[in-house]
Amino acid sequence: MTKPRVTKPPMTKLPMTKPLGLRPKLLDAATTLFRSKGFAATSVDALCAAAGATKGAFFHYFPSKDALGVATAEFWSETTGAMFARAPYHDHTDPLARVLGYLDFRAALIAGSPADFTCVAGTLVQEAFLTSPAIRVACDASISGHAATLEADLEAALAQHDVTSVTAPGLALHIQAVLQGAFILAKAKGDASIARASIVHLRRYFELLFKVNDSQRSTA
Amino acid sequence: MTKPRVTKPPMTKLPMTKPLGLRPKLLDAATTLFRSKGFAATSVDALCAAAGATKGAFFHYFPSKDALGVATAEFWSETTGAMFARAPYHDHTDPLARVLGYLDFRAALIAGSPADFTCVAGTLVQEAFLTSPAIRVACDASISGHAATLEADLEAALAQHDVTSVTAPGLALHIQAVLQGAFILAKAKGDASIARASIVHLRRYFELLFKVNDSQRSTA
DNA sequence: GGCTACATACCAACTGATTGGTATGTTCCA
DNA sequence: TGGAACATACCAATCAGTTGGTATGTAGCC
Repeated sequence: MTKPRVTKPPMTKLPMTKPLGLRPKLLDAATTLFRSKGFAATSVDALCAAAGATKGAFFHYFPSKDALGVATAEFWSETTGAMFARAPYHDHTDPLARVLGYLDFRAALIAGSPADFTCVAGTLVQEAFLTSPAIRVACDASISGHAATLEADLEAALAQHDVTSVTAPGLALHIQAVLQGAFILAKAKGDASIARASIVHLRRYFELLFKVNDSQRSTA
Repeated sequence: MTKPRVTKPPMTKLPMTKPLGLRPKLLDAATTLFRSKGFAATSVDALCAAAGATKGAFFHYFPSKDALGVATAEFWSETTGAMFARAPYHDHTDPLARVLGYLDFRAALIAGSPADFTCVAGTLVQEAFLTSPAIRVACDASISGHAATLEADLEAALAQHDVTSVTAPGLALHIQAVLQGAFILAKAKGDASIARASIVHLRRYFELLFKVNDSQRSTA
């Protein structure tokens, strides 16, 4: 209770070894279990079992289950943030091509079971938006933070194509809304293809909005 | 486990009185609590307290908590179904006007706290899509069933405007995806306006897709 | 180098409260 | 008088969280 978390894994001689300690394993397990069963239905016991840790280890790293929710949302932001930063859609020279490339990249990520491709932040916030303000804020930061990474490209594309009916931040958030909604439909139908279909609709919105000619139009 | 639900409230002489018995009160309470706290975080005890019933009453009407989840999704379909059937957007003579009227109606419904305007089926399926197949199917039926009520108008509008790039069922489901995603963003931000903003984007997609002239364009 | 002092990283066992569900009523109307 | 509609009391299991402990560091001093 005294200090929230200044803990860090023990130092080793070699600098680039895997992160020590059970904290990453607990966060990995939380990500998996929250995506498949949700926050409330995931017990600390089950989480520890999945992570190969004991309850003592859990409460050593997290003061409460709620704190794990916050940490998982932040962990999600970090891991997915690094992944999108490395993604190939940034390589396009045209800003609109980067935006459409992002949409295609998101569509390509949707495969397999909904538990494998859906968003932890979106799932978490559904359960905790009223009961845990801290989790709600962390999930908002994750979603809005990711949306913000698209704003520069959107801004450039809007300017280049003289589109004034929408704003870049608004469009960035709308993308996230469509993605989150696509995930819900995929969960309801137990089918990934319905989610990809919604992204196709979103891409068509962009093509119409930016008056894309046939050469840039989607081939899918 | 034997029979899912053949129970019905007791009959009265007068045909148009309010439905007797605690079942509707339990379903009302479930709707409210599931929307604010989620399925797993809502205990049967808390639900009974909110409905002014006892545990005996609960298990008299529902064989299990899972069965309540299914019944709540069905209850949601019935109540919202009746509400949308009465909605004024059906009065337009032009099919596209009915579709755009539906979108405006959905936007108008979004006000106050997310717990008041979000979809129970979408919330439920997030938690139960893997753990309870019965709930998942009931939620899918609710969402897909509502989407199906839009198909005729969409079909007519597509034909009238010679739009061949999309299908009516696909477009109907995409609308639901955007709505569900808008709800999640509203929960994350604790703000209804972000959800309405996404519906504005969806409406603009329709305007572009159907090449709406200025007289039909949104005034909001 | 070796000793003290303290921090980190866990673990096994436990606790009181809460969970979904049951068993056994009672009430009341047809 | 029988069954539907509840109520009361209870149960075993599970829940988040706590306790007291150990093992392994690492930092500072002399």
